[in-house]
Amino acid sequence: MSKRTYLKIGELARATGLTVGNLRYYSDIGLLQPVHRGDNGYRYYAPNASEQVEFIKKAQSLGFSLEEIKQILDVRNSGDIPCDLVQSLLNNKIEQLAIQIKQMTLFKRELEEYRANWENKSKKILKQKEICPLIDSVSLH
Amino acid sequence: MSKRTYLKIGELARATGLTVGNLRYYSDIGLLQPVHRGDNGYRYYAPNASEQVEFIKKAQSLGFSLEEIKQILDVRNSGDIPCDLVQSLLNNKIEQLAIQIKQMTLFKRELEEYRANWENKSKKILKQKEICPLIDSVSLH
DNA sequence: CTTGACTCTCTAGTGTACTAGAGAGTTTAT
DNA sequence: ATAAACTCTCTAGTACACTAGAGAGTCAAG
Repeated sequence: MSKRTYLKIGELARATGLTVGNLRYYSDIGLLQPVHRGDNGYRYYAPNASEQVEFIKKAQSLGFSLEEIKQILDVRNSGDIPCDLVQSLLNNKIEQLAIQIKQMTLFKRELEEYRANWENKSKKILKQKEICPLIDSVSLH
Repeated sequence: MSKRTYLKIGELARATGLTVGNLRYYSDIGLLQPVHRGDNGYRYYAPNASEQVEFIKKAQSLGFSLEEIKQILDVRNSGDIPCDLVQSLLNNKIEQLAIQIKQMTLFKRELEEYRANWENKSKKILKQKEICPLIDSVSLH
């Protein structure tokens, strides 16, 4: 109704790069609810909905499931009423992240070792063999 | 045929904690092939197959898809014949990891800020409000 | 030589995160 | 007033990574 207060689903879609279908899906599962529904059934989103979408995207890219993100957002949206359950939930996420960061660092190091080994070997072998039998097995997208 | 040379699928399953079905799936998609098939059709795995499974598990836990892991393993199994394509594939993975590690670190920091904020607020508010409206919205598994 | 454990293939189902399309009502611009 | 653009719900389909079960053949021990 009021002009620049709420965003319609298509507007939010354009603002965030998500599809309308995707936003409806988030609405359905309760991940990102419109602040209100018109008499026509239209979804109207808060102006800061884009920020929530950004958060969702970020968390998702880091391996969090939509269900987990929903939990975090529920917490965040609840504003300033904290409780023990919520604290432990957040603590878990943070610890989880710490572990993953550590493992990723180790794994990266491992891959770097592979790379170093192959570089050494390639210098010795390159004279004998010219073709790369992997070219077919590797798919570029 | 020869006693301790090859592992049958069930033996590998027990050794790795994966299910037989899971291993068959990996075999089907070409992620982890048995070194040979008996006349009976049985899959026979190399003794070092367990190590490959460990690698797969690790890579998977770090967010690599089976398709990506397959590419890495194809590279590794090709032994010592390196080629440019393979190098760039590996370089991409390593760079990808570096970016993810960085983002995760930032995200962790962000969550830690939330936590700190709530801790401060909770001390001020706890006297007025006792109940936690989130208790229902949070699902423990 | 039979019984039980093991293996095979094949089809179908699960959960997650979507995408696509039908059919219908709503809004907006001209 | 009408057409284009937008919205709605609902059903179904996709990709990934599996899991479950049927029906059949194989192997190892007593």
